[in-house]
Amino acid sequence: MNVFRELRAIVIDALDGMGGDGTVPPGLDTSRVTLEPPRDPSHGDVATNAAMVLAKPAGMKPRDLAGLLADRLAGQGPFASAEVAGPGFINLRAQEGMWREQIRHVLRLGKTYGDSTLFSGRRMNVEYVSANPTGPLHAAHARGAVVGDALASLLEKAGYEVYREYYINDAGAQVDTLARSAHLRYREALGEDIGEIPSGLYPGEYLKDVGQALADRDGPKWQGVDEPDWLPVVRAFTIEQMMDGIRADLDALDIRMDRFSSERALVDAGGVDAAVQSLEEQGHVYTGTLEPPKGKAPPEDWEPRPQLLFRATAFGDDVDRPLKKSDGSWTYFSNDIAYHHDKVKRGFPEMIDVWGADHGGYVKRMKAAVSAITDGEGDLDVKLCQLVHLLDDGKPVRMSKRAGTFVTLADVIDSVGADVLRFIMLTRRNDQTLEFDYAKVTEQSRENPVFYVQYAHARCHSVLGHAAEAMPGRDLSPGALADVSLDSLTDEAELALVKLMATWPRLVESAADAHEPHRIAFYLGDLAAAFHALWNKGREDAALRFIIEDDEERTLARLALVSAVKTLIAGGLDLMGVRPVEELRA
RNA sequence: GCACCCGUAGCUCAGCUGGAUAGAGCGCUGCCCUCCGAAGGCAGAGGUCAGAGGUUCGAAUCCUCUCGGGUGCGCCA
Repeated sequence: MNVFRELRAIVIDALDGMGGDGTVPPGLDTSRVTLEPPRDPSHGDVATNAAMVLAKPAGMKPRDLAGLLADRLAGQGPFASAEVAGPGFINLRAQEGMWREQIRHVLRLGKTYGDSTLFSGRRMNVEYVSANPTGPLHAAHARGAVVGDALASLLEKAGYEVYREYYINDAGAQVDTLARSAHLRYREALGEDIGEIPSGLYPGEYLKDVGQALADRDGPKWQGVDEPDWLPVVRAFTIEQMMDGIRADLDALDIRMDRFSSERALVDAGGVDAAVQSLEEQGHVYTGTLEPPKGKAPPEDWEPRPQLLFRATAFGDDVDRPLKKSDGSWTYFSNDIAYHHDKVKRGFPEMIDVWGADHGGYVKRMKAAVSAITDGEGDLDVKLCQLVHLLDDGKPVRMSKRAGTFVTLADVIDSVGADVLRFIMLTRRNDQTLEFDYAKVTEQSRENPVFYVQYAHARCHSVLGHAAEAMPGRDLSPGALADVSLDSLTDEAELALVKLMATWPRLVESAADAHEPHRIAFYLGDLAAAFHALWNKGREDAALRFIIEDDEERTLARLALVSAVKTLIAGGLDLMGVRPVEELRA
């Protein structure tokens, strides 16, 4: 239900008709013809670039072609008028009734309004968070978590079958370090004096609980035995504990993964050998020696040595990348290739990874690898999330991992709530740094986008509540309001609001196509602004108030509008994973 | 040295994948509460879209170069 697509189809039909009767050459390529709402409302409801795009292939001047097309469109179907403007735009005005009908769609469809089939039949694997299982999630993880989750929901709304996935890096040296750190806390729990935590180990207090839990479960079993004997057990136990905590943190953000993929399990199952072998079979692997990196920070202990390399340069990367370390073991990159290979094998040639900006240097090689293992069929998009600066009333919140004073995700949720956190994380494009100010995000003012949108929703709720008192016994449910007469909605501000609501399905599709969930937040801000403006018009001109005594028809029409706004805001917030509020605390 | 991201109003940021006179908030100036929540709204001032070329009917948007800021750069994950 995307009106713009329907209107475009009418324009294309008209062009086909012109091709059929010889007005223009037949068989013109209309794929570049667009139809969109113009920036300036005085230019009509929608405008098409058809004449400008087709002038050259048709061998005509843009304005001449526009004139012919406009004549054919004016008064046809939903179009009330068509005018040629500027270099060859055709500005179209649709019957008001067509716009008003959108209200009924919103009211009848509820949160499914805007659902699209644009990507139906396609599957998308979205991998996000994927924080290392060495501690609780901290504030910096929130952004990737929210962006990934909202993106996944957005893609679902646009028709994709979406699979949400978390990659557990449980195979590297750092989880061994984690295990040693936990073992120390375990001995501490058993009464040993462990003194200072040696540098290189994780000092976090949270490991005390893990040590205690291990002591409770196994007693002194792992005390005084050699490391090779306890390490695998303690490691597995600790990772499980960490993941339990991470799952709880995600749960608090209302994030539910379809799958947690273990790197170690993949490696143990021979996934790396399989992936590298498939690369080898296609001739993308060779043994060679890399040049040392140039510039100001060359590794001190650099010495050239032959390694097993992936020919990444054949797929757009800058240099070929090592698959094996000098000791013959796989690099992290190899494991990651295996993981993406595994995703493809599981039926996901289309993938999105949400990473932190510090992994930016890794994007090209991963895309190159995906391109290689899928023979160009697969597609990986990487969304890099820039840093979040935590502030409190303008003052930076200092954090240090070493001192263990980092702010956990749970802390942030405790102080501002999951809804505020989720909304704010979507108020910037992912590749823009974001300032998160505790004081400002909970402030009740125009400056705070969460409040502003929620306020609009609460106002809608309030109006409907007042109406229910004024019209006892009347059914004012969305379903009932969807059937009232809407002819009395003729004010410019009312129609502007309706037209904005009509662009929602279009926004969902373009945001999904661009993989940009932040556009939802901005759209809701615009929608809220249009509603607040209409509200205030009613303050200045009583005839524009929503509830008009002695004019039931007009009142019901406006209540339908208000109810539709409320429904759409709630639906948009739902897509972002934010709960709408019906009242704001004073 | 190389790669990636960013550069838009005094400040913080949008800009619908190439459209018409580039938008919003804050700040500044002037207005709007006997009335559904003024926790809002309206109007005004404010721009060489970092700079220079190029592509075409048309560029903040695409390409090249330059300048500025950020993030990374074999055997870490």
